[in-house]
Amino acid sequence: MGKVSIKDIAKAAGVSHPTVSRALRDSPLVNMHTKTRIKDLAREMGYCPDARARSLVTGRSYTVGVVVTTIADPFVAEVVQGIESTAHDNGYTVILSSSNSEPEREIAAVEMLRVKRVDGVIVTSSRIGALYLEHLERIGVPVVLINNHNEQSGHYTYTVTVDNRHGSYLATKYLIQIGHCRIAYITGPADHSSDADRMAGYRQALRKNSIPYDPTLVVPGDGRPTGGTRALRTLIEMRQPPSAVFCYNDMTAIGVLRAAQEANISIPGDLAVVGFDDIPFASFVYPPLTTIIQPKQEMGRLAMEMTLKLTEAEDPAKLSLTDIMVEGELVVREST
Amino acid sequence: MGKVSIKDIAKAAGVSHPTVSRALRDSPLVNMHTKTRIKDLAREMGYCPDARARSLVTGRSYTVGVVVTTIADPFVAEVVQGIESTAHDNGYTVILSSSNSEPEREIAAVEMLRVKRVDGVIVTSSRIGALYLEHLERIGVPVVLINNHNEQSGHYTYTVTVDNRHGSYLATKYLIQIGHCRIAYITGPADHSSDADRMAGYRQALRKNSIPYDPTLVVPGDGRPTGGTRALRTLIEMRQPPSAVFCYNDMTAIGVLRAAQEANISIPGDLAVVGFDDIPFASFVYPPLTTIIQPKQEMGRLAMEMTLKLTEAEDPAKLSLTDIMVEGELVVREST
DNA sequence: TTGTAAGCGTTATCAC
DNA sequence: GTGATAACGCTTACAA
Repeated sequence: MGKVSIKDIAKAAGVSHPTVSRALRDSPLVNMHTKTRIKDLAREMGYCPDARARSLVTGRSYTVGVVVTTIADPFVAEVVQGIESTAHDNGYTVILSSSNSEPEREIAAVEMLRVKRVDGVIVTSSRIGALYLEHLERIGVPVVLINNHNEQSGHYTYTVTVDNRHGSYLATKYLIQIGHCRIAYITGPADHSSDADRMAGYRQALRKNSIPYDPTLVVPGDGRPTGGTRALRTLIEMRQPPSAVFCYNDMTAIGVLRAAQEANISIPGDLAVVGFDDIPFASFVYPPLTTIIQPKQEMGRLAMEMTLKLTEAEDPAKLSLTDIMVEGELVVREST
Repeated sequence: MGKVSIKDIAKAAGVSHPTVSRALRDSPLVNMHTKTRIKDLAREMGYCPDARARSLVTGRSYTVGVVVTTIADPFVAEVVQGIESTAHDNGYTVILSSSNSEPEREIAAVEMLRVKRVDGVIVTSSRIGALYLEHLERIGVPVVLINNHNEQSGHYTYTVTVDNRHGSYLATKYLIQIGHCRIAYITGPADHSSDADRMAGYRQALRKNSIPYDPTLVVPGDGRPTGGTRALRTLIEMRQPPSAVFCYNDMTAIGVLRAAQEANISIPGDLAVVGFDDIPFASFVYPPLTTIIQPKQEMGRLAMEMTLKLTEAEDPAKLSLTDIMVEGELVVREST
């Protein structure tokens, strides 16, 4: 078992345990010959260093905490993959913690990460606002938020977000370019600032192309297929239905696709549909969905790199980091 | 910051630090009055226990390692959610580690978990066989494998798997019951034992219903949509095409759906389609897919509970645990 | 009920 | 180059 410590090796090698410690970590201050002897011995004896003990004295755990709403959300999963892979490449380890969007659970998660002495925390897609941010600051290590608008980024907390406004600007502009002028927008959950931003991009594209904004073309969704289905039913009953619809996200668009199929509306013939996010299944639905790609893995990577810089810097203030905003990208498939 | 230790509290309270330790952990051996005083003090001073130090002396880290191929696989993500949530409920923490199906990376992951002194390891959907199992045993803590056939479960390693044979038996039997007798099977990756098992269940259902097994109705897929698409193209060119197709998994079935749409084959009118897994999107494709539900979260839960039992038992051998096999469940949607 | 001393497995700081 | 010794923050005997 992993019950052999540097002291055991020291005894076996006839040296002191600090020498073993040095040898194992390739310190130049140790005789080449004894160094290899110690290393061989360590291997033979099945030595495995104890990160807890090391961390206790060095003060660094090489561990970051990742707080998610639920890892079962494919969007979150991809972000986490980007985080984990970057962490791994840099010798860090990831502690995963889900909040299920419950405030108490999120607070408990952060508290637990504090207890485990993580070197940094990354929070994705949380909606738990002020009360929570306060708790976050208390943790005393860098915090990076992904797709989470925190108004005032503090000393230590930074954000990585997708440019929602620009993304939906691209989407809407594209619809206009291919000839649409009655373009609907199906909203997301009302309390998400991302919805406001996506709406803003939509309106901006209309404005720039001199298409008057028609509020009746904006109908509420909920970010899920059911919301999209309901919304499309509303839209097709209008006296003058839209020829295209831009959806808050892909899940909404999937609901639209389904409602269209039921109503015998041909896509993209009768109606063009654009989503947002590029979830993994966007290309597998029928017809494959035109959408705005959020660079999910890259966002994870950027957040992790930022965390690394913050934890490894002597003085994080000197780093003069700024929040990161990444651009989405339009991918045209067959729904338009 | 988290720089206050029990010694600091001890000083402030005028007691010794073991007393603080006892008080904070609700030991009955400490005066009620001083206990509350100490607790208040701890809160005021912003005390946060250090799990590393605690773990070092108790020998338990209350941490489990979870090794996955990639968390971006929705199947894996759901399993991990089951694991994480059960871990959380029992005061455990999850370290996530991806292997990308690369053996060296998987071995490195396990080594890292050893260094971090996890109390147990759960591995999902790995295919990395013998070489790897050997490494796993070396870790010296319980290992539970999910959907991973290890032939000889060792002292410490157990498995949680879905009953592949029975699941596809259910699927095929159902197709027979609704009147099909020419039923194709599109296989998964050839080297997966799950494919052999699913194939076996398919053949068993045919046999029990006196339908002769026709090898020409078994066509190779690859577990992904492209494989399903290719396979269906082969099937429809047969002089006597099948009226139903059972697919190795949902991803394959999605490919079939797409090929059918292209070929103007109506589903389920001309062709009934059944998948396996019940990935989140199975209900969002068109038509919503009839499939076999793998209880993914439950499998994660069971694996975690098993890990807990194993780590917390005095003598794991006395537990007389056995590998767990869970039953899948048929869910009939609109593709049949 | 509380304090003293020891120890968990490391690394860091000194001497030698 | 190497070895004592202390320290990290905690728990657990054992004493008082």
